Amino acid sequence: MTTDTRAGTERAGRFDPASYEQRWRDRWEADGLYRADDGDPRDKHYLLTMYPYPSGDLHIGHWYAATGPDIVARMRRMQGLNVMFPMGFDSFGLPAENAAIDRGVHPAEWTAANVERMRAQFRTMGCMFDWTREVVTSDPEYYRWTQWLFLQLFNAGLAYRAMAPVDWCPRDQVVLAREQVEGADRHCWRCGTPVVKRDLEQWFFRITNYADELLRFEGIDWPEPIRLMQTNWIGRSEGAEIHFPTEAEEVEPIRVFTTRPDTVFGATFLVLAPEHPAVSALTTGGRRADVEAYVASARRETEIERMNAEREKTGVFIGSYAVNPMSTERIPIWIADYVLPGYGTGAIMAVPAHDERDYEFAVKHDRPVRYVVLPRGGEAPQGQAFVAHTHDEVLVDSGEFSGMPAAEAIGAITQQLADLGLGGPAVSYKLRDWLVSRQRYWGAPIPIVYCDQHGAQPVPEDQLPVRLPPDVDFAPTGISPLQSHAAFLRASCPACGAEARRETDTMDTFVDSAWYFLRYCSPHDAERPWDPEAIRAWLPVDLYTGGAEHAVLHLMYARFMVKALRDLGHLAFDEPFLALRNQGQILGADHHRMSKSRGNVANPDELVERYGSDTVRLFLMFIGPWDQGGPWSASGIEGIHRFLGRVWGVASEPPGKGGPSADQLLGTAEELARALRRATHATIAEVSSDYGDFRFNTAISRMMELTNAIVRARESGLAGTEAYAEAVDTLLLLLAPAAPHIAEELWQRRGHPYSIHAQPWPVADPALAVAETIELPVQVDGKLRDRLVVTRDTPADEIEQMALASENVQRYLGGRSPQRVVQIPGRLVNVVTPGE
RNA sequence: GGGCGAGUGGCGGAACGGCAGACGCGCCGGCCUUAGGAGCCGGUGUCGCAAGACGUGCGAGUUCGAAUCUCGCCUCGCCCACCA
Repeated sequence: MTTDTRAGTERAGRFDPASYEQRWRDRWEADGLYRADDGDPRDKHYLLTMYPYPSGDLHIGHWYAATGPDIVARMRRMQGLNVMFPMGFDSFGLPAENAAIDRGVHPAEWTAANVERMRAQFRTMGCMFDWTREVVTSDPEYYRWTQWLFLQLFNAGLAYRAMAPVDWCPRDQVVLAREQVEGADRHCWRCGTPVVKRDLEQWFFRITNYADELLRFEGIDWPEPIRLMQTNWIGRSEGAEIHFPTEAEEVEPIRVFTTRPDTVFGATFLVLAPEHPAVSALTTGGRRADVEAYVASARRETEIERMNAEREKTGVFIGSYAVNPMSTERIPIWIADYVLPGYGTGAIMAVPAHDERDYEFAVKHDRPVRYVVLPRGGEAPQGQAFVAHTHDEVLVDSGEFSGMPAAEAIGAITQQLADLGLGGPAVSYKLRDWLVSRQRYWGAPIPIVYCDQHGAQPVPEDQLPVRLPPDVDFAPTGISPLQSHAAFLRASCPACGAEARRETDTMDTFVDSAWYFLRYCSPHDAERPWDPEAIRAWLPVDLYTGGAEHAVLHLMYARFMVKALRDLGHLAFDEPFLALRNQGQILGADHHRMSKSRGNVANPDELVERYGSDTVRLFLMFIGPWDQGGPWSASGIEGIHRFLGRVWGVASEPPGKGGPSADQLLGTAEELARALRRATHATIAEVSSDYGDFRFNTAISRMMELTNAIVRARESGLAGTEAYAEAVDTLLLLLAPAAPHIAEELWQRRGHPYSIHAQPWPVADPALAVAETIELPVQVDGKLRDRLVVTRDTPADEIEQMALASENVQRYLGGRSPQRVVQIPGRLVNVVTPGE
């Protein structure tokens, strides 16, 4: 049965989002509705979502990522918090420079145009971003402070310059941080080209100083997978350092790092990385030619070849011997490229019996395999290494330690080494210092000048920013375009005033993003990077959202930056982001990551034009769990549009008369009203907790159910009652964070004061939310056989009687009496039949 | 090779150890329409006329009761990967 809505529709106006969405956005903006004030007495809530790179157009993924936190921000605001929800642009970076090379547009121009376009597109989403706080990292007023930050780290010894073998992308002609090299084939994160090694003098940030603190996540609510990724990336290993004296007097003992000091009696040779500094001194005359050839070939190899574990293990004996400090055995020294120069001490003791790599090498090069740890009462395995996994191994052939459980021997041997002055406990990390130099133009210039007399000198703070000159040649040559800019290059030494040369590398854009959340607090402060008062008022960020792909990049760098700035006295907190939530990734329709080159980038503009932004927002939040993402498809968006149309109908049409309905035959108007109120208050509770938990899909389902209940109530003649008005108004309030425009429009049409977004969030009355009668499923042996409708307070024994009296239950019982009856109060009854 | 996560209708997905498939899409039928690619109403896991039986990747287990917990497989996704 449908009411005749035609007349009402004419009077109330058609559901036409285009007629009001832009109007409301303009008004919110003009009123500064979402501006976050520092002095607001309400509790602050800093909600942040990762700012985008201004690549050109906002795509569906940006909408997906931003809508979730916007919903939460809006709800928190209605719940009475002073919410700051800022947005900006991560606008330095390589694509701008490539555009300059490909199309002859200046990076600054290209970037500014993209920022402008994306800012406008962002506005059509109707998010509550406080645009008065916008930051653009390529703006000199921003990168001035990025440079200032570099100087603070430099002055504290946390930024240093070193010659190092670094990852080089031959296509982008730029070095990469270790975190920016991906995959088994060691390719560039940006363009996918396999990287090569180069020895370059580069700037690093000493993030390794913070390795241990970065492993601690106490007090922050972050997803387990992200914490795990960071933990694994930092890669802390506990073990021992062991010193192996050599026969060359002038050479220091070879230090090795091992996690298995209990196997030291099984060490039958040493292996040094080809780059190890002692190699040359330990190479004997007859071996020199072979050794030098091997070192040279290792140097030529790319990371890809070298890191390939499948490859046969190569290496050469260098002619010298060392002494195993525990067994006093004389063992040969080899070099092999499976030992990496950057990890541990760049040297290992090879224990073929207990390490698969050493085993493989020993077999190939005919070294002895000596088992020194075995399962209690077990035998040495044949033809393979024995890598202990249980806690039941004991040492054999290990001198005084023979017979000792391996777990115990680790400590005992380490202790004895320490007592002998030949080693001791040691910790090693996979984490390397953060390489921040980039041989590119479009980034913040590193504020350093080089003087022949005084070396690397920091640019005085009052001379910041070191500005990017606009007139440079962008051809990618592998050296910074700034190199060839004579005027930029020329500087005077801050120490002596002599002519000096300016650093021409720029900073990794991840430096920009490692502190942007601080700048939002006082984005226009021309005197300092931030106003300490504002920082005190807003930081740390209460809730941060973004993609999980930044787990070991941005998210780790930002933590490092905050900890470093804290230690320098600039900040008074330990962690930038108290809580973190990751959205899933929206893939292209072809199930691949969206990219311009694949041509699978979905653009929301057409959908917004056709359905309005509320529908697009809601649809994106409805397709599944927000943290899951998935391939893009617009099929189903009609359902959301119909839903909003129904909301429009129940909220704006005059009461329909309606005829008798099934509902009406079941109860009185009073009972129907009570049922509607119950639905209303249950929905408040569910939607509130769902929003808070980022479960937008189920929240929307609940609102659909409430809407359907309202539609039925109207057909039952309930329109015009208080319960009906409460249901509709509540629905609009719950919908306001997710679909801000239609909620505002209908709120006004119902005669309520502007703005719905300034209304208090509805609170569920638990007494109203519970049903007085419940339907209990009755099972026989766990299978559903009947249902009972009882009042909430029916005693258990009465329920049991009713269940046993059920015809169906009797049938399955077949005259026997039940073995037992399980009752879960308020949930179900299970009758267990006697077994045979 | 290591770590983490996920497998539920035709599809997206719901489901504190307790009625599997909420809510939507799609499809089928109907109403209203000059018309329907608009709107509304009803149906829709599979097999079966039905009563009913069977159903959450596969196989075991725990339990009165398992999509959910445990163990072993299979498949897919992500991260790391010669890290001593």
